[in-house]
Amino acid sequence: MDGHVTTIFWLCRDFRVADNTALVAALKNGPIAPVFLIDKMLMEQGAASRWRLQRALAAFDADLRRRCGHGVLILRGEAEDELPKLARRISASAVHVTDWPCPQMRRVQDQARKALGDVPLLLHMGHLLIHPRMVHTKTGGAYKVYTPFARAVREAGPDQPIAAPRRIEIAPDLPQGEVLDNLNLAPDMRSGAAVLERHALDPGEAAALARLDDFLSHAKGYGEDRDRLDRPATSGLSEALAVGEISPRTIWAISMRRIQAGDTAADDARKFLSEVLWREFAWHLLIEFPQMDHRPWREEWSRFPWKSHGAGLDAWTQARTGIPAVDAGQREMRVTGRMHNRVRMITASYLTKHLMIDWKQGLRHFQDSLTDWDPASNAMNWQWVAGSGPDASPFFRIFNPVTQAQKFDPDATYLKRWLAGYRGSKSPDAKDYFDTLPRDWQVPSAYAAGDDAQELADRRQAALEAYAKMRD
DNA sequence: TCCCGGTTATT
DNA sequence: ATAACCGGG
Repeated sequence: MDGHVTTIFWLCRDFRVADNTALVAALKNGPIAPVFLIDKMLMEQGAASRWRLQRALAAFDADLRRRCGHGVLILRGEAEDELPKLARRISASAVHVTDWPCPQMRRVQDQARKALGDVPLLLHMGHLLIHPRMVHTKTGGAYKVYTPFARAVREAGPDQPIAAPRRIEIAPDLPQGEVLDNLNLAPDMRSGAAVLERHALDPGEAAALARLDDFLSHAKGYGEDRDRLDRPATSGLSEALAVGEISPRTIWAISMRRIQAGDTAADDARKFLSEVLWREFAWHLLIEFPQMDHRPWREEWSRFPWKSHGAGLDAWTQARTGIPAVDAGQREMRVTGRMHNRVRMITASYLTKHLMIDWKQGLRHFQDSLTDWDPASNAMNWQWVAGSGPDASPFFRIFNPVTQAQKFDPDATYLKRWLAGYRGSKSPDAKDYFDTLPRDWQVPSAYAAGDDAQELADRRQAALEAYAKMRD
Protein backbone atom coordinates (compact mmCIF):
# COMPACT_ATOMS: atom_id res chain seq x y z
CA MET A 1 0.00 0.00 0.00
CA ASP A 2 1.37 3.38 -0.97
CA GLY A 3 -1.30 5.30 0.94
CA HIS A 4 -3.00 6.56 -2.19
CA VAL A 5 -5.83 4.36 -3.24
CA THR A 6 -8.19 5.26 -6.03
CA THR A 7 -11.90 4.79 -5.37
CA ILE A 8 -15.02 5.19 -7.45
CA PHE A 9 -17.53 7.81 -6.32
CA TRP A 10 -20.76 6.60 -7.88
CA LEU A 11 -23.20 9.47 -8.06
CA CYS A 12 -26.82 8.36 -8.24
CA ARG A 13 -28.75 11.02 -6.37
CA ASP A 14 -27.38 13.65 -3.95
CA PHE A 15 -25.86 16.05 -6.46
CA ARG A 16 -24.01 18.18 -3.93
CA VAL A 17 -20.66 18.59 -2.21
CA ALA A 18 -21.97 19.60 1.23
CA ASP A 19 -23.19 16.83 3.55
CA ASN A 20 -22.17 14.20 1.06
CA THR A 21 -20.86 11.30 3.13
CA ALA A 22 -20.19 9.15 0.07
CA LEU A 23 -17.97 11.83 -1.45
CA VAL A 24 -16.04 12.41 1.76
CA ALA A 25 -15.58 8.68 2.35
CA ALA A 26 -14.40 8.14 -1.21
CA LEU A 27 -11.85 10.95 -0.92
CA LYS A 28 -10.46 9.69 2.34
CA ASN A 29 -7.73 7.50 0.90
CA GLY A 30 -6.86 9.24 -2.33
CA PRO A 31 -8.19 10.37 -5.69
CA ILE A 32 -11.67 9.51 -6.92
CA ALA A 33 -13.39 8.69 -10.16
CA PRO A 34 -16.72 10.54 -9.99
CA VAL A 35 -19.10 8.57 -12.19
CA PHE A 36 -22.73 8.87 -13.19
CA LEU A 37 -24.49 6.07 -15.07
CA ILE A 38 -27.13 6.38 -17.75
CA ASP A 39 -28.74 3.04 -17.11
CA LYS A 40 -32.04 1.29 -17.64
CA MET A 41 -33.36 2.37 -14.25
CA LEU A 42 -32.79 6.02 -15.10
CA MET A 43 -34.37 5.80 -18.52
CA GLU A 44 -37.41 4.07 -17.03
CA GLN A 45 -38.15 6.78 -14.50
CA GLY A 46 -40.57 9.55 -15.48
CA ALA A 47 -39.64 11.96 -18.24
CA ALA A 48 -40.07 15.22 -16.32
CA SER A 49 -37.99 14.10 -13.35
CA ARG A 50 -35.33 12.75 -15.72
CA TRP A 51 -35.24 16.16 -17.38
CA ARG A 52 -34.81 17.75 -13.96
CA LEU A 53 -32.13 15.26 -13.00
CA GLN A 54 -30.12 16.18 -16.07
CA ARG A 55 -30.14 19.79 -14.90
CA ALA A 56 -28.95 18.70 -11.47
CA LEU A 57 -26.18 16.66 -13.05
CA ALA A 58 -25.10 19.60 -15.22
CA ALA A 59 -25.02 21.95 -12.24
CA PHE A 60 -23.00 19.49 -10.18
CA ASP A 61 -20.63 18.87 -13.06
CA ALA A 62 -20.03 22.62 -13.45
CA ASP A 63 -19.43 22.95 -9.72
CA LEU A 64 -16.98 20.09 -9.73
CA ARG A 65 -15.07 21.65 -12.66
CA ARG A 66 -14.80 24.91 -10.76
CA ARG A 67 -13.45 23.11 -7.73
CA CYS A 68 -10.96 20.72 -9.26
CA GLY A 69 -10.90 21.22 -12.99
CA HIS A 70 -12.57 17.93 -13.77
CA GLY A 71 -16.22 17.05 -14.27
CA VAL A 72 -18.33 13.94 -13.81
CA LEU A 73 -17.52 10.87 -15.88
CA ILE A 74 -20.81 9.98 -17.54
CA LEU A 75 -21.09 6.41 -18.74
CA ARG A 76 -23.90 4.75 -20.61
CA GLY A 77 -24.60 1.24 -19.41
CA GLU A 78 -25.59 -0.91 -16.46
CA ALA A 79 -23.85 -0.67 -13.11
CA GLU A 80 -23.05 -4.38 -13.12
CA ASP A 81 -21.08 -3.92 -16.37
CA GLU A 82 -19.65 -0.44 -16.15
CA LEU A 83 -18.48 -0.35 -12.54
CA PRO A 84 -16.34 -3.52 -12.67
CA LYS A 85 -14.89 -2.39 -16.01
CA LEU A 86 -13.96 1.01 -14.60
CA ALA A 87 -12.67 -0.49 -11.36
CA ARG A 88 -10.30 -2.76 -13.28
CA ARG A 89 -9.11 0.03 -15.52
CA ILE A 90 -8.17 2.42 -12.72
CA SER A 91 -7.44 -0.25 -10.07
CA ALA A 92 -10.12 1.10 -7.79
CA SER A 93 -10.20 -0.37 -4.30
CA ALA A 94 -13.84 0.38 -3.57
CA VAL A 95 -17.03 1.95 -4.87
CA HIS A 96 -18.76 4.53 -2.69
CA VAL A 97 -22.31 5.28 -3.75
CA THR A 98 -24.76 8.01 -2.80
CA ASP A 99 -27.56 5.71 -1.72
CA TRP A 100 -31.09 6.11 -3.01
CA PRO A 101 -32.98 3.63 -0.87
CA CYS A 102 -35.80 2.62 -3.20
CA PRO A 103 -36.47 -0.94 -4.42
CA GLN A 104 -35.35 -0.28 -8.02
CA MET A 105 -31.99 1.02 -6.83
CA ARG A 106 -31.60 -1.86 -4.38
CA ARG A 107 -31.83 -4.32 -7.28
CA VAL A 108 -29.24 -2.38 -9.27
CA GLN A 109 -26.94 -2.27 -6.24
CA ASP A 110 -27.31 -6.00 -5.58
CA GLN A 111 -26.32 -6.85 -9.15
CA ALA A 112 -23.43 -4.40 -9.09
CA ARG A 113 -22.18 -5.83 -5.80
CA LYS A 114 -22.12 -9.34 -7.25
CA ALA A 115 -20.35 -8.21 -10.40
CA LEU A 116 -17.75 -6.19 -8.47
CA GLY A 117 -16.49 -9.28 -6.65
CA ASP A 118 -13.65 -8.30 -4.32
CA VAL A 119 -14.20 -4.57 -4.80
CA PRO A 120 -16.60 -3.58 -2.03
CA LEU A 121 -19.68 -1.48 -2.77
CA LEU A 122 -20.21 0.91 0.12
CA LEU A 123 -23.59 2.60 0.60
CA HIS A 124 -23.82 6.05 2.18
CA MET A 125 -27.18 7.26 3.38
CA GLY A 126 -27.39 10.93 2.53
CA HIS A 127 -30.92 11.01 1.25
CA LEU A 128 -32.65 10.74 4.61
CA LEU A 129 -32.65 12.67 7.85
CA ILE A 130 -32.05 9.61 9.95
CA HIS A 131 -31.34 5.96 9.26
CA PRO A 132 -34.52 3.85 9.50
CA ARG A 133 -32.94 1.47 12.01
CA MET A 134 -32.52 4.39 14.41
CA VAL A 135 -36.28 4.92 14.58
CA HIS A 136 -38.61 2.21 15.80
CA THR A 137 -41.47 1.67 18.23
CA LYS A 138 -40.96 0.33 21.73
CA THR A 139 -41.69 -3.17 20.46
CA GLY A 140 -39.04 -2.79 17.78
CA GLY A 141 -41.35 -2.39 14.78
CA ALA A 142 -41.60 0.33 12.19
CA TYR A 143 -43.94 3.24 12.85
CA LYS A 144 -47.22 3.01 11.02
CA VAL A 145 -48.62 6.38 12.04
CA TYR A 146 -47.09 9.74 11.24
CA THR A 147 -47.45 11.56 14.55
CA PRO A 148 -45.54 9.12 16.79
CA PHE A 149 -43.01 8.69 13.99
CA ALA A 150 -42.39 12.43 13.83
CA ARG A 151 -42.08 12.63 17.61
CA ALA A 152 -39.55 9.80 17.60
CA VAL A 153 -37.39 11.46 14.92
CA ARG A 154 -37.50 14.78 16.75
CA GLU A 155 -36.46 13.07 19.98
CA ALA A 156 -33.71 11.02 18.37
CA GLY A 157 -32.40 14.22 16.83
CA PRO A 158 -31.09 14.06 13.25
CA ASP A 159 -27.31 14.07 12.82
CA GLN A 160 -25.49 17.26 11.93
CA PRO A 161 -24.57 17.61 8.27
CA ILE A 162 -20.91 17.21 7.37
CA ALA A 163 -18.86 19.88 5.63
CA ALA A 164 -17.93 19.82 1.97
CA PRO A 165 -14.46 18.37 1.32
CA ARG A 166 -11.81 21.07 1.12
CA ARG A 167 -10.04 19.48 -1.79
CA ILE A 168 -11.29 17.10 -4.44
CA GLU A 169 -8.63 15.04 -6.15
CA ILE A 170 -9.55 13.26 -9.35
CA ALA A 171 -7.96 10.02 -10.48
CA PRO A 172 -5.74 10.32 -13.57
CA ASP A 173 -6.33 8.42 -16.79
CA LEU A 174 -10.12 8.27 -16.64
CA PRO A 175 -11.75 7.04 -19.82
CA GLN A 176 -13.66 9.34 -22.11
CA GLY A 177 -17.34 9.48 -21.14
CA GLU A 178 -20.46 10.95 -22.64
CA VAL A 179 -20.43 14.69 -23.36
CA LEU A 180 -22.93 16.40 -21.10
CA ASP A 181 -23.95 19.04 -23.62
CA ASN A 182 -24.91 16.34 -26.09
CA LEU A 183 -27.12 14.45 -23.67
CA ASN A 184 -30.86 14.55 -23.96
CA LEU A 185 -32.09 12.35 -21.16
CA ALA A 186 -35.76 13.18 -21.68
CA PRO A 187 -36.59 13.10 -25.40
CA ASP A 188 -39.93 11.55 -24.49
CA MET A 189 -41.25 14.40 -22.37
CA ARG A 190 -44.80 15.04 -23.43
CA SER A 191 -45.14 18.74 -22.83
CA GLY A 192 -41.78 19.47 -24.40
CA ALA A 193 -38.72 20.82 -22.63
CA ALA A 194 -39.10 24.32 -24.07
CA VAL A 195 -42.24 25.04 -22.07
CA LEU A 196 -40.87 23.55 -18.86
CA GLU A 197 -37.70 25.55 -19.32
CA ARG A 198 -39.63 28.83 -19.20
CA HIS A 199 -41.05 27.95 -15.79
CA ALA A 200 -38.07 26.13 -14.30
CA LEU A 201 -36.48 26.90 -10.96
CA ASP A 202 -32.70 27.26 -10.90
CA PRO A 203 -30.99 23.91 -10.40
CA GLY A 204 -27.92 23.30 -8.27
CA GLU A 205 -26.71 23.22 -4.72
CA ALA A 206 -26.15 26.97 -4.30
CA ALA A 207 -29.63 27.77 -5.61
CA ALA A 208 -31.17 25.29 -3.16
CA LEU A 209 -29.36 26.82 -0.18
CA ALA A 210 -30.36 30.30 -1.29
CA ARG A 211 -33.97 29.18 -1.61
CA LEU A 212 -33.93 27.75 1.92
CA ASP A 213 -32.45 30.96 3.33
CA ASP A 214 -34.98 33.06 1.51
CA PHE A 215 -37.85 30.84 2.59
CA LEU A 216 -36.84 31.00 6.26
CA SER A 217 -36.59 34.78 6.05
CA HIS A 218 -40.19 34.95 4.82
CA ALA A 219 -41.65 31.93 6.60
CA LYS A 220 -44.22 33.94 8.55
CA GLY A 221 -47.68 32.78 7.53
CA TYR A 222 -46.43 29.57 5.92
CA GLY A 223 -48.61 27.43 8.20
CA GLU A 224 -51.80 28.81 6.72
CA ASP A 225 -50.71 30.16 3.37
CA ARG A 226 -49.16 26.88 2.24
CA ASP A 227 -52.68 25.65 1.57
CA ARG A 228 -53.62 28.68 -0.48
CA LEU A 229 -53.56 28.07 -4.21
CA ASP A 230 -53.18 31.78 -4.87
CA ARG A 231 -50.22 32.47 -2.57
CA PRO A 232 -46.60 31.49 -3.16
CA ALA A 233 -45.89 30.47 0.43
CA THR A 234 -44.02 27.22 -0.01
CA SER A 235 -40.28 26.63 0.11
CA GLY A 236 -39.99 25.44 -3.49
CA LEU A 237 -37.42 22.89 -2.31
CA SER A 238 -39.15 19.68 -3.40
CA GLU A 239 -37.15 19.29 -6.62
CA ALA A 240 -33.86 20.00 -4.88
CA LEU A 241 -34.70 17.41 -2.22
CA ALA A 242 -35.77 14.85 -4.79
CA VAL A 243 -32.40 14.93 -6.55
CA GLY A 244 -30.48 15.73 -3.38
CA GLU A 245 -29.07 19.14 -4.26
CA ILE A 246 -29.68 19.85 -0.59
CA SER A 247 -29.81 17.25 2.16
CA PRO A 248 -32.65 16.96 4.68
CA ARG A 249 -30.01 17.14 7.43
CA THR A 250 -28.84 20.51 6.10
CA ILE A 251 -32.43 21.75 5.98
CA TRP A 252 -32.97 20.54 9.51
CA ALA A 253 -29.77 22.05 10.92
CA ILE A 254 -30.15 25.45 9.25
CA SER A 255 -33.83 25.71 10.17
CA MET A 256 -33.23 24.75 13.79
CA ARG A 257 -30.36 27.20 14.08
CA ARG A 258 -32.51 30.02 12.80
CA ILE A 259 -35.43 29.03 15.02
CA GLN A 260 -33.14 29.08 18.05
CA ALA A 261 -31.61 32.40 17.02
CA GLY A 262 -35.08 33.91 16.67
CA ASP A 263 -34.21 34.57 13.04
CA THR A 264 -37.34 33.08 11.50
CA ALA A 265 -41.03 32.65 12.36
CA ALA A 266 -40.58 29.69 14.70
CA ASP A 267 -44.04 28.09 14.42
CA ASP A 268 -44.04 28.35 10.66
CA ALA A 269 -40.49 27.02 10.33
CA ARG A 270 -41.44 24.10 12.59
CA LYS A 271 -44.46 23.42 10.41
CA PHE A 272 -42.09 23.34 7.43
CA LEU A 273 -39.88 20.83 9.22
CA SER A 274 -42.93 18.67 9.91
CA GLU A 275 -43.46 18.54 6.14
CA VAL A 276 -39.85 17.41 5.76
CA LEU A 277 -40.77 14.69 8.26
CA TRP A 278 -43.68 13.59 6.04
CA ARG A 279 -41.11 13.01 3.30
CA GLU A 280 -38.99 11.11 5.79
CA PHE A 281 -41.99 9.02 6.89
CA ALA A 282 -42.68 8.14 3.24
CA TRP A 283 -39.13 6.85 2.77
CA HIS A 284 -39.20 4.83 5.97
CA LEU A 285 -42.50 3.27 4.84
CA LEU A 286 -41.11 2.43 1.40
CA ILE A 287 -38.06 0.78 2.94
CA GLU A 288 -40.29 -1.21 5.29
CA PHE A 289 -42.83 -2.10 2.57
CA PRO A 290 -41.11 -2.09 -0.84
CA GLN A 291 -44.39 -2.92 -2.61
CA MET A 292 -45.70 0.49 -1.58
CA ASP A 293 -45.97 1.73 -5.19
CA HIS A 294 -48.00 -1.20 -6.50
CA ARG A 295 -49.79 -2.92 -3.63
CA PRO A 296 -52.30 -1.43 -1.19
CA TRP A 297 -50.71 -1.01 2.20
CA ARG A 298 -53.98 -2.13 3.79
CA GLU A 299 -54.59 -5.54 2.30
CA GLU A 300 -58.40 -5.28 2.18
CA TRP A 301 -58.12 -2.58 -0.46
CA SER A 302 -57.13 -5.16 -3.06
CA ARG A 303 -60.87 -6.03 -3.05
CA PHE A 304 -61.99 -2.50 -3.97
CA PRO A 305 -63.59 -2.38 -7.46
CA TRP A 306 -61.22 0.17 -9.01
CA LYS A 307 -61.60 0.98 -12.64
CA SER A 308 -58.20 0.73 -14.23
CA HIS A 309 -58.66 2.59 -17.49
CA GLY A 310 -61.14 4.28 -19.76
CA ALA A 311 -62.41 7.66 -20.86
CA GLY A 312 -62.39 9.01 -17.31
CA LEU A 313 -58.65 8.49 -17.01
CA ASP A 314 -57.94 10.20 -20.33
CA ALA A 315 -60.12 13.16 -19.37
CA TRP A 316 -58.28 13.43 -16.08
CA THR A 317 -54.75 13.28 -17.50
CA GLN A 318 -55.69 15.59 -20.38
CA ALA A 319 -57.21 18.29 -18.16
CA ARG A 320 -60.71 18.06 -19.56
CA THR A 321 -62.80 16.73 -16.69
CA GLY A 322 -64.77 19.96 -16.62
CA ILE A 323 -63.94 20.45 -12.93
CA PRO A 324 -61.96 23.73 -12.78
CA ALA A 325 -59.58 22.87 -9.93
CA VAL A 326 -58.79 19.44 -11.38
CA ASP A 327 -58.11 20.70 -14.89
CA ALA A 328 -56.17 23.72 -13.64
CA GLY A 329 -53.90 21.47 -11.60
CA GLN A 330 -53.21 19.19 -14.53
CA ARG A 331 -52.38 22.20 -16.69
CA GLU A 332 -50.07 23.65 -14.07
CA MET A 333 -48.24 20.32 -13.96
CA ARG A 334 -48.04 20.04 -17.71
CA VAL A 335 -46.58 23.54 -18.08
CA THR A 336 -44.30 23.75 -15.03
CA GLY A 337 -43.66 20.15 -14.00
CA ARG A 338 -45.04 21.04 -10.57
CA MET A 339 -48.48 21.17 -8.96
CA HIS A 340 -49.58 22.95 -5.82
CA ASN A 341 -49.69 20.46 -2.98
CA ARG A 342 -53.36 20.94 -2.15
CA VAL A 343 -54.27 20.66 -5.81
CA ARG A 344 -52.40 17.35 -5.88
CA MET A 345 -54.77 16.16 -3.16
CA ILE A 346 -57.83 17.57 -4.94
CA THR A 347 -56.97 16.02 -8.31
CA ALA A 348 -55.99 12.73 -6.69
CA SER A 349 -59.18 12.58 -4.65
CA TYR A 350 -61.24 13.29 -7.74
CA LEU A 351 -59.53 10.48 -9.69
CA THR A 352 -59.82 7.86 -6.97
CA LYS A 353 -63.19 8.75 -5.49
CA HIS A 354 -65.32 10.52 -8.05
CA LEU A 355 -63.97 8.64 -11.06
CA MET A 356 -63.19 5.60 -8.88
CA ILE A 357 -60.07 4.92 -10.93
CA ASP A 358 -57.19 2.95 -9.46
CA TRP A 359 -54.68 5.15 -7.61
CA LYS A 360 -51.85 3.36 -9.41
CA GLN A 361 -52.93 5.05 -12.64
CA GLY A 362 -52.66 8.43 -10.98
CA LEU A 363 -49.32 7.49 -9.42
CA ARG A 364 -47.98 6.67 -12.87
CA HIS A 365 -49.18 9.95 -14.37
CA PHE A 366 -47.62 11.98 -11.57
CA GLN A 367 -44.41 9.96 -11.85
CA ASP A 368 -44.17 10.84 -15.52
CA SER A 369 -45.14 14.51 -15.13
CA LEU A 370 -43.60 15.86 -11.94
CA THR A 371 -40.11 17.36 -11.94
CA ASP A 372 -40.01 16.79 -8.17
CA TRP A 373 -41.04 13.14 -8.45
CA ASP A 374 -39.98 11.13 -5.43
CA PRO A 375 -40.87 7.43 -5.39
CA ALA A 376 -41.58 7.34 -1.66
CA SER A 377 -43.68 10.50 -1.38
CA ASN A 378 -45.59 9.70 -4.54
CA ALA A 379 -46.52 6.21 -3.38
CA MET A 380 -47.40 7.17 0.18
CA ASN A 381 -49.49 10.17 -0.79
CA TRP A 382 -51.44 8.30 -3.46
CA GLN A 383 -52.24 5.58 -0.98
CA TRP A 384 -53.12 8.20 1.60
CA VAL A 385 -55.62 9.83 -0.73
CA ALA A 386 -57.01 6.52 -1.97
CA GLY A 387 -57.57 5.40 1.61
CA SER A 388 -55.39 2.30 1.42
CA GLY A 389 -52.31 3.75 3.07
CA PRO A 390 -51.12 4.02 6.65
CA ASP A 391 -52.48 7.04 8.48
CA ALA A 392 -55.02 6.94 5.70
CA SER A 393 -58.03 9.12 5.59
CA PRO A 394 -61.06 6.88 5.68
CA PHE A 395 -62.58 6.52 2.25
CA PHE A 396 -65.50 8.79 3.08
CA ARG A 397 -63.17 11.74 3.33
CA ILE A 398 -63.84 12.77 -0.20
CA PHE A 399 -62.56 16.19 -1.23
CA ASN A 400 -65.18 18.33 -2.91
CA PRO A 401 -63.13 19.93 -5.69
CA VAL A 402 -65.51 22.90 -5.95
CA THR A 403 -65.68 23.82 -2.27
CA GLN A 404 -61.94 23.21 -1.90
CA ALA A 405 -61.28 25.76 -4.62
CA GLN A 406 -63.68 28.25 -3.02
CA LYS A 407 -61.98 27.82 0.32
CA PHE A 408 -58.33 27.93 -0.77
CA ASP A 409 -58.60 30.11 -3.86
CA PRO A 410 -61.42 32.50 -2.93
CA ASP A 411 -60.84 34.97 -5.77
CA ALA A 412 -60.22 32.22 -8.34
CA THR A 413 -56.73 33.61 -8.91
CA TYR A 414 -55.25 30.16 -9.37
CA LEU A 415 -58.06 28.97 -11.62
CA LYS A 416 -57.77 32.04 -13.81
CA ARG A 417 -54.04 31.61 -13.97
CA TRP A 418 -54.31 28.18 -15.59
CA LEU A 419 -57.65 28.11 -17.36
CA ALA A 420 -57.65 30.41 -20.37
CA GLY A 421 -61.03 32.09 -20.67
CA TYR A 422 -62.13 31.16 -17.15
CA ARG A 423 -64.10 34.20 -15.92
CA GLY A 424 -62.44 36.22 -18.68
CA SER A 425 -58.89 35.12 -17.85
CA LYS A 426 -56.11 36.05 -20.27
CA SER A 427 -53.22 34.73 -18.21
CA PRO A 428 -49.97 34.03 -20.09
CA ASP A 429 -49.51 30.84 -18.10
CA ALA A 430 -52.88 29.62 -19.30
CA LYS A 431 -51.80 30.34 -22.86
CA ASP A 432 -48.53 28.47 -22.38
CA TYR A 433 -50.62 25.39 -21.84
CA PHE A 434 -51.81 25.44 -25.43
CA ASP A 435 -48.21 25.27 -26.63
CA THR A 436 -47.98 21.83 -25.07
CA LEU A 437 -51.10 20.31 -26.57
CA PRO A 438 -51.06 17.46 -29.03
CA ARG A 439 -53.41 18.08 -31.93
CA ASP A 440 -55.94 15.43 -30.94
CA TRP A 441 -56.63 16.77 -27.47
CA GLN A 442 -59.87 18.54 -26.75
CA VAL A 443 -60.18 21.48 -24.42
CA PRO A 444 -63.37 22.14 -22.46
CA SER A 445 -65.10 25.10 -24.03
CA ALA A 446 -66.51 26.51 -20.82
CA TYR A 447 -66.69 25.97 -17.08
CA ALA A 448 -70.20 26.71 -15.89
CA ALA A 449 -70.48 27.27 -12.18
CA GLY A 450 -72.82 24.95 -10.32
CA ASP A 451 -73.61 22.54 -13.13
CA ASP A 452 -71.51 19.80 -11.66
CA ALA A 453 -72.85 19.85 -8.10
CA GLN A 454 -75.36 17.05 -8.62
CA GLU A 455 -72.91 14.88 -10.52
CA LEU A 456 -70.28 15.31 -7.82
CA ALA A 457 -72.82 14.33 -5.19
CA ASP A 458 -73.94 11.25 -7.13
CA ARG A 459 -70.39 10.07 -7.74
CA ARG A 460 -69.54 10.62 -4.10
CA GLN A 461 -72.53 8.49 -3.10
CA ALA A 462 -71.49 5.70 -5.48
CA ALA A 463 -67.98 5.65 -4.04
CA LEU A 464 -69.31 5.50 -0.49
CA GLU A 465 -71.46 2.52 -1.39
CA ALA A 466 -68.55 0.69 -2.99
CA TYR A 467 -66.53 1.36 0.15
CA ALA A 468 -69.24 -0.02 2.42
CA LYS A 469 -69.49 -3.12 0.25
CA MET A 470 -65.73 -3.66 0.35
CA ARG A 471 -65.81 -3.66 4.16
CA ASP A 472 -68.56 -6.30 4.41
C1' DT B 1 -54.43 18.06 5.78
C1' DC B 2 -62.84 16.12 4.85
C1' DC B 3 -67.99 16.62 3.83
C1' DC B 4 -72.41 17.55 5.19
C1' DG B 5 -76.32 18.50 7.57
C1' DG B 6 -77.63 19.77 11.79
C1' DT B 7 -77.75 22.95 16.01
C1' DT B 8 -76.44 26.88 18.57
C1' DA B 9 -74.29 31.48 19.00
C1' DT B 10 -73.75 36.05 17.30
C1' DT B 11 -74.84 40.04 14.40
C1' DA C 1 -79.01 35.99 8.35
C1' DT C 2 -74.93 33.91 8.84
C1' DA C 3 -71.01 32.34 11.33
C1' DA C 4 -69.22 28.94 14.51
C1' DC C 5 -69.47 24.54 16.24
C1' DC C 6 -70.66 19.48 16.43
C1' DG C 7 -71.19 14.50 15.34
C1' DG C 8 -71.58 10.73 12.18
C1' DG C 9 -70.07 8.98 8.08
